[in-house]
Amino acid sequence: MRIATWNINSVTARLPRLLAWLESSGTDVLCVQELKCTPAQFPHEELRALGYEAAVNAVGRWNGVAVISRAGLDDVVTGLPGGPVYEDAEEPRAVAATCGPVRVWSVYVPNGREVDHPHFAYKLRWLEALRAAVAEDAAGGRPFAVLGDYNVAPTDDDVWDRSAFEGATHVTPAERAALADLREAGLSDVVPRPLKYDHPFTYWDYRQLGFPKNRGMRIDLVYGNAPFAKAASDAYVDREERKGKGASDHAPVVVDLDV
DNA sequence: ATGGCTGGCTCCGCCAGA
Repeated sequence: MRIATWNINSVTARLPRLLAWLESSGTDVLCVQELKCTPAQFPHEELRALGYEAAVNAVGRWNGVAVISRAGLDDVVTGLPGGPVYEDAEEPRAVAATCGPVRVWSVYVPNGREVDHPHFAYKLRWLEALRAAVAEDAAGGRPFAVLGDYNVAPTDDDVWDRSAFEGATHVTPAERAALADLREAGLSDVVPRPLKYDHPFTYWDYRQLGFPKNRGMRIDLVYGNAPFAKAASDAYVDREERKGKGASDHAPVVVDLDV
């Protein structure tokens, strides 16, 4: 089974690439983030034509996540149980589904903006709620993973230049401690191999030639429980998908599972 | 070929992304 996560930065703008990539990659289960669409705008019909169904959590302009599967779609949970609100809104940042032998969450962790911004405290509360929500599945015997855009670089090797991130979000001890809490709950970082260069970056800013200069970050993560990690036979970043006109600023992370 | 932001929305600038 081939499973992947990809921040597509608008499902509407990315639809041709999304459909083409699903077909060319042979992905069975794809967790997507940043749909930027209303429920009515989600392309269920186009996906169904390729044999996929989708569990969607979206409300409009910002955020939005989905699990797209051709391996089954059961026991859907929409939204993060016990998750915090931001400015009185429950943002669409999580959706879960069981796809055949595997259960997955597709998550879009809040960005945080600045370390002294209310959004940063919201980010930490969100990650704590995520840990609580997935603890039971993380400790269970069924292959389980939380895939998505975590907006945290787990180590200094996961950014192109640590000195460029002084005082910035995504690299702070508090954010990394939240990831450590997830690992404590029974999940491990299924680190992909890069298809080029030394670091398996998953995101490159659109600005200032970020991609050609490989000024990237590894912030799209696959955190799997022990049965999931054991079943993983390969994992890689499909950086080819970051190339060309109409690319997302994130590349897909792909995991092959023997299940 | 991988090229100096992009997408969506309320409207022709602004916010958010990280």
